[in-house]
Amino acid sequence: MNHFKDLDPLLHSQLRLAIMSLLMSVKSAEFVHIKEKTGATAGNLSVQIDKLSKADYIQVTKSFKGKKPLTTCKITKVGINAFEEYVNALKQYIN
Amino acid sequence: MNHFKDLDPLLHSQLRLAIMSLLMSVKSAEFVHIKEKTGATAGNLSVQIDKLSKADYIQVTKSFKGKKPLTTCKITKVGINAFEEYVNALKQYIN
DNA sequence: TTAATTAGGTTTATATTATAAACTACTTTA
DNA sequence: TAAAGTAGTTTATAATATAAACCTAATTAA
Repeated sequence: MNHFKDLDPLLHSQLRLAIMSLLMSVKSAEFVHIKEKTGATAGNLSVQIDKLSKADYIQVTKSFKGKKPLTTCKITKVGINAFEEYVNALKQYIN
Repeated sequence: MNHFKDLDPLLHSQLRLAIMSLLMSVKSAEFVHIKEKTGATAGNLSVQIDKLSKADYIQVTKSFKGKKPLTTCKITKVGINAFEEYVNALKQYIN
């Protein structure tokens, strides 16, 4: 068996992986929804969303729902590729 | 309402996962062999082996090969179970 | 009308973790 | 016998994850 391929450190984090996994299966998701699905605290989620956004793995849109702020996330093509590559690399470890 | 199962933090680390993955497929492995297969530095490997050992995921035997020290690692039943549970949980994220 | 509470976040401080550098102890080679 | 190599361990630091504290605006209660 070959040397183990590196795992993208941005994706090899439980919360960020959960966010990405969620976003892989929907068109887009709101901050509060992601928070509920992942069980993360708002602070932690905010930081991790920011990291994914800065890597261009997700696109973040800030608007308002009525009078409340609304943060919406959507996975990008770059993010989809990164996720798929990560899953691929990971299979080397778990199969 | 946590849809994502927690990932064992001891296994959710690239190097420790590689070590465990390797040990899942062999009866036992020597320190130097693991070092080569994983590409890790000796220092890092030493630390991570120690962590896995303290959790009873692997059993570490120190002896000598001729006059050189020889560290041999072997996965335990506890380690096998943890690995399998980890892989199972992970599938929730990547499928 | 003011005070407290809630919603939806962000910022910052701290705890945890991973990693490399430095070190130990011994052996082999020139 | 000095230098280099082997097989690791210990320790210092960089990186990361996380929670606590904070912010702004809107509601609700007194």
